[in-house]
Amino acid sequence: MPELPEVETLRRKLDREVVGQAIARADLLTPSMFDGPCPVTDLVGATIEGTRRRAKYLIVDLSNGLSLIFHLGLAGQIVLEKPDAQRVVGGHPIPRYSAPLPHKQTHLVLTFGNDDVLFMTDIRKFGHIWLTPTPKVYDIIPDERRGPEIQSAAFTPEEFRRILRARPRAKLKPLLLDQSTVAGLGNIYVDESLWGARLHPLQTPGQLTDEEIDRLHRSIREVIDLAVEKGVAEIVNNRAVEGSHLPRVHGREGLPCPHCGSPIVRFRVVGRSTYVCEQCQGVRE
DNA sequence: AACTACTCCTGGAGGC
DNA sequence: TGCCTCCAGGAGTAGT
Repeated sequence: MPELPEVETLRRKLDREVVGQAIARADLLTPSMFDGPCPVTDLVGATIEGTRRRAKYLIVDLSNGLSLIFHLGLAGQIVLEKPDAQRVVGGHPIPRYSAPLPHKQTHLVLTFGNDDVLFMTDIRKFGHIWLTPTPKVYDIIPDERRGPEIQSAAFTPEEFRRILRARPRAKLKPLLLDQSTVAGLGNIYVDESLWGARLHPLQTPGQLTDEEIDRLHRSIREVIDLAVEKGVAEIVNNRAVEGSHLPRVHGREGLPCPHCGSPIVRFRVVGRSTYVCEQCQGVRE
């Protein structure tokens, strides 16, 4: 599932390819995946000036004063195909990045002046695409519903403590999945962060010392930095890929904890599969 | 404040 | 091989 690291690594790869390119053609194959307020035809003729990311949203700023926004949902994927058939890929790995395109799950196709073609696909259609005037990007992504960016200077231990202390009785897992706490975490990286901080998903901020909250803050930063710089978590069919450096607990039920060797346990929290090492993180309920 | 339930969607896995 | 059922979950909203 594309979380912050998946979207950010995709953005960086894409940025190198598309900035400065003009959109020669835009084909919306699945109208239900798109909301304006501007029509898709407004893309044609615009040049890409830059890319940004906020939380799990990928923002593409255009020369005509508009911005194209992608949210990849659970299974969104972007493939940029070059004329020599080389592909720059990111997002959900299914269908295989090598699949012929477009296919029936392809929803938007952008053809550039240099004959590169960008395909946005999503087998579950939980993702979405918007085209809006650049000053109105945050009407689509309301800032007051997003917490701080994890890799920004605003994400300090003090700020994180303040946010958590305001929600003393919320369980850590749903709290961290809430985008208004911290922007960009999803099910996988929440499990990884809690494991790294040796905290249990059902603990609450009210039960934590300042030192423990700082430990969680540090762990979130480390996990996200590691994923963005050294490679994102690899999961196929809900299992961690053998030998991958991430995830370390998510999708590893029954396998030894990398820290202590005890078997990783899976249970449900707010309907989400949750993985813990009970030796390192404790047992609740 | 904190929680649950519900909605969107469909490929893939497992049972028989 | 094939039919059926369940599971995966980001984010928004509504209801308790």
